[in-house]
This record gives sequence, structure tokens and C-alpha cells, in this order.
Amino acid sequence: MQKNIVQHIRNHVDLSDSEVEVLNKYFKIHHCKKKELLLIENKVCNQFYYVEKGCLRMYFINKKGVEQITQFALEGWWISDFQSFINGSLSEYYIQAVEESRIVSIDHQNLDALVKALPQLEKYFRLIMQKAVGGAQLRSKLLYEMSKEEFFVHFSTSFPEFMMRVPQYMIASYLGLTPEYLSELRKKTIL
Amino acid sequence: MQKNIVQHIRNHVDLSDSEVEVLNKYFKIHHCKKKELLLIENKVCNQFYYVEKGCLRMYFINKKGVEQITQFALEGWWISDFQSFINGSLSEYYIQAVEESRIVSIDHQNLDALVKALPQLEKYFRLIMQKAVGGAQLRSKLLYEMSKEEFFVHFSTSFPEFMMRVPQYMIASYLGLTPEYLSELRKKTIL
DNA sequence: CGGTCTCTTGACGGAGTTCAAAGCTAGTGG
DNA sequence: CCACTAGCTTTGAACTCCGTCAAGAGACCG
Repeated sequence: MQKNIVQHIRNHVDLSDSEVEVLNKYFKIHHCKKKELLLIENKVCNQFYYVEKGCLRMYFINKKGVEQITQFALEGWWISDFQSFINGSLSEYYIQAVEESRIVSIDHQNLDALVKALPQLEKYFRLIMQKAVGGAQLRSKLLYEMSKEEFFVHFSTSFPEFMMRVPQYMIASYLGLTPEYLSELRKKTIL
Repeated sequence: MQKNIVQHIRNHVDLSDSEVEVLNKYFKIHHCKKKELLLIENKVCNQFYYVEKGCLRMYFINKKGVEQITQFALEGWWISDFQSFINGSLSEYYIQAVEESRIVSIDHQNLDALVKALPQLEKYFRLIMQKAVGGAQLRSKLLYEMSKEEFFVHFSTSFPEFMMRVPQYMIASYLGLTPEYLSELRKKTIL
């Protein structure tokens, strides 16, 4: 069974079949059940996770003791707590499978070894990170210019399939509004 | 006069003196006056900017015709519109010098050529981008968990020198609140 | 000095939260 | 495969943070 991450990498840089063999020594594949935790608070996050299939969410527990979701990762996305990954500090986040998922992971040491073994992977990860920064800039711009109602409408029209896949209270959390208000907006905007 | 960007790169990867010579062929240095524009709306942003000295701000014009600041860059920071840089799409942003500044820049083609000439720069830019993603994650977390008042207090205690350097209406814009409310908070919190 | 930016003050309004309670849905075990 | 329970969603009323508007007081630059 061919990993789809190989295709993802080949969309960015060249990779021979023999190099794919090398890749497989560094990447680990993991099947996880719904609600399985890949990262918990107060641990160092020394892994990058790539979603081959399924969906992950990243969240922390706020002062009121409520889960606050900051990111989702769907098929083809990388996710990690970069502060913790880079500095080796303790993470304040949890990363959990929203659905049954197939995840590729690589830890800090293996990442270093991998980019040494296959220098073009250095470029791949640079490009991935650039895209991530671009995405963060876009999200930030939307937050600056839109009301919560507009943000909700934008999100539901941009990712209708995603709205069906995850529970509403998670969407509400991610969008930074209460489940009650989300419910009101749904009625109001007929979505 | 030695560019301080060289030191910045050397903090991340090795670089011989002869390689520094190569660097200088790709990086352009630019002295800019206060209020000088490096990027304007509806142009493709095909440059990365590094602040050697001074301060840049990135902003867009919102529906009401008001400038909305999304980022500042101080000494030692890279800044760009990554959506535009990556996709070659037209930018919706302006990048402007807040103070008289010394800026190093490199365009898309020269960046490609540079990382080909000096492969360790590929790693440097990957690490820079990783840090940027980490920073974006942290900022996003603060926005999720703090009220505007808390965010303001956090910001003023974290960057007191920065508060003195730029006008208050710019800080208000960046923090996503009105100058009027910022003024109220200043009085209330005695900062 | 005169004029244009910048900062402050106060009254008012509205988007979005909080709290409480009642339907609904889905997962689990018997 | 059904029944029961825990968790998810909806409703409505009260409240609050923060934006809007208008006007005045400084501050900076030619």
C-alpha cells in the first residue's frame, strides 16, 4: 500500500523510487481510533504529524476548564505544536483524532537525519512551512475584517463538507464563538 | 560595513567567509525613509524583507476605508505577503516603514538561485519559517484565550519599548481595537 | 503661530456571551 | 435490536464588552 504522503512530497520536489525506500525508514505510520490522543498537555511535542486519512484537532484547556480548539488538520495537512517542537518546551496543547485516522509521523531527530539523507526534503519542508505561514496570514486577515457572523458564513460556504464531518460544538470552538450563538446564526442564515 | 543579517544566518547554519561573498550577490540592501512604501495593494509581492534596523508595518485597507495593521517587523524579523509571494497573486497589503529603516531584500528568483548556490540556506529559511509558524500559533492562542483588555495588558508588559516607539493608533489597530477603547484601557490600567 | 494629526472623554447602542432549561441524537450495554 | 443515558443542539432572557459618534484638548511640523 503506497503512502499518499509520497505523492504529496512529489508535488513539491523530485523523489526517485529508491529515495522513497529511504523515506520509509524515517516516517512512521500509525492508525488511530476516534478520540485517540497523539499529544497531551505538559509533554514535549517532538513530532510532526501528517494526516493521510481522517481528521485531527489541536486544542488547549482554557481558564474556565473548557476545551478551546485552535486548529484542525484534514487529509494532506501537517500539524504540530511548533513552539514546543522548536524549543523543546512543554506543550499546552492536546492533539486528538476527531475520526478514525491514518497518520504519518516523524520526530525531531529523524527529521534532522532525513533532511541530511535527502537534501531535497529540506526544500519540501521549507515550502510546506511557507504555505503554513501564508495560511496563518490569511486567517488572521479574515479575523481582522470579519464579524463572527461573517466569519461563520465564510467558513461554512468555503468548507461545506467539513461542516458535516465534525460536531457543531467543535466548529463553534474553532470559530471562537459559543455553541448557543452558532445555533442562532445557523437559524438566521439557513445553513 | 558588515550586514547583521549574516550574523542572523550564522545563528542558524554554518557560513564561511567566502560564502558570505556569495550571499551579497543575492541580497539587496535598501535604506528607506519613514513612511516609504515597499509594497502596495494590487502588486505582486515577490520579495522577502529582512529588517536590519528600524521597523516595518504591514496593513490593508478595510471595507470602511480604514488602515488595518496585521503585522509589525522589528530588527531581526523577516516579513512578506506569503500568499502573494507563493502564488504570484496580487497582494491586498501595503508594507511601509514606520521609522527610517535599513532593509535587506531578496526576490523569488534570487531566493531560488541562492538556496541552489548555498544549500544550507534552504535549512536557514526552513527554520525561520518554522519559527514564524510557531509565532503565529502562539498569537492565535492568545487571541482565543484573552479579552481585548487582557491582550492589551499582555502586549504592553511584553513589549514596553515597542509601545514607546510607535504611535498609539497603530498599536490599537494591530491589537484589533479602537483608539478610543485603547485610551480608556490605558487610563484604567495605568500604563 | 496656524493647521493637521493624534489622543482623550463621555453617552449610547449592538454584537455576542452567559445562564438555565428543554428537546434531540447517538452510543453503549443488556 | 431495543432502551437508556450522556452528550449535543436549540431557545430565550439578561447582561457586558467594546464599537460608534461627536467634540474637545494636545502635540507636532511647516
